Amino acid sequence: MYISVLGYAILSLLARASLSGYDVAREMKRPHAFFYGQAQTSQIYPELARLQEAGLISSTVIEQQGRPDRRVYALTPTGLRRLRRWLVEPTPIAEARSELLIKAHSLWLADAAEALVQFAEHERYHSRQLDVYETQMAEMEQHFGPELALMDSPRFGDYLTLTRGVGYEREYVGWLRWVIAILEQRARRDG
Amino acid sequence: MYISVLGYAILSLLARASLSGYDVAREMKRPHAFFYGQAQTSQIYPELARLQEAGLISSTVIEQQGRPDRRVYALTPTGLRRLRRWLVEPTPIAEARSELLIKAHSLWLADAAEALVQFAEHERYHSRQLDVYETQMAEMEQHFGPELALMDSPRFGDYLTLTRGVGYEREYVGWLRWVIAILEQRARRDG
DNA sequence: TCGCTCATGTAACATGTTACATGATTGG
DNA sequence: CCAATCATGTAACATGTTACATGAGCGA
Repeated sequence: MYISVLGYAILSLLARASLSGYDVAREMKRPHAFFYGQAQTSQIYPELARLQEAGLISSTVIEQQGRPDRRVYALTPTGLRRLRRWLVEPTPIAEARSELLIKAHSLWLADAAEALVQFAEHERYHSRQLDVYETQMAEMEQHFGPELALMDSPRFGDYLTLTRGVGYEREYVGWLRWVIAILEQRARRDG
Repeated sequence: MYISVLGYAILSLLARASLSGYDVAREMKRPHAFFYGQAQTSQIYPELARLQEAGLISSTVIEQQGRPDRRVYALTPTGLRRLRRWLVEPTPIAEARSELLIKAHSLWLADAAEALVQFAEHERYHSRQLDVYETQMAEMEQHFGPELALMDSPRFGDYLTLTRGVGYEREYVGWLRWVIAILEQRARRDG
């Protein structure tokens, strides 16, 4: 049985902790999980059903009072083996489409002052993301120190991806500010 | 009539030059157009038909000997207006899913030496991309110099996106090498 | 009272990928 | 001789998004 990337993403979360479908969706929305994309529950619930049918995860219903029952999923030994195999398989290289970059590429056609607005908006968003990542990074380094690179716990994964998050956002915010400065210069010129 | 991001991407290419469906696909595959994603002709041809039906582009058939005729599309005045409007509209912020980052997040479960291979592969690919971008950047700066930031030609768009390409790949390659060094260290330890 | 969180799902739609059909020319 | 390039498309499938259904509790 074929497993989609979303399927493996779910398995990788369940390797850290057992979760309900609702939890999986919430985990993927957390800022430090930026690389998961934000899958909707309408995609997650059917995917969980498929993974269970394939025997990679199991579920138990936990009854609750006042709120709906939770169906909590856990990774099976088969699921863990399957995940481990995927981890060392070659990963396809895919360059994603970026709507803002397509616009940047056409900025010679636009009014600088008007175009500037959305770049400023993205700058604000990514500055805040950078801030969040840097804070979490500092906390993690304080707790674990240079051991992080040698750990065999989920912290090691967090360390690798958070470092990427900080680097990515720092570089992106730098570029956004550079574009904004150029657009301001052009706006002044075009008056 | 609603236009998809792919539709606008096509319009933005046709604002620079008239192209056939085949040309559009080829343009989107060129390395300096990394942010367009790589749309397939099976998506491009129907999209071109829709854009023409909406009156945003027009087409003329050019007969050729020895090879199939070309249908060349050009942006109409309506299409240009529509594109210009889109350029200054707010752009949704979307964090894309990254398969390699999901794997990095789970690397505490994997054998370091085995996992290393694909990171090395990605490092090779992105090093080459960086090289291509830097070469093109150097050429562009030699031809146009600091005027680039003030130009009202497609060169301005190229300048903005190429700068992003260089920054992105430089930071990504740096991170990949850092991960590889850590995995090598762990591989030696685990022996 | 209004909207948010918790909780699980279905239906319809939009977008993107893979495979196929057709066929001449060109380069290794 | 084989594969790639040029050139336009269709069909089937996979993936992702938006909207809806249901309903209790909780805080402003």
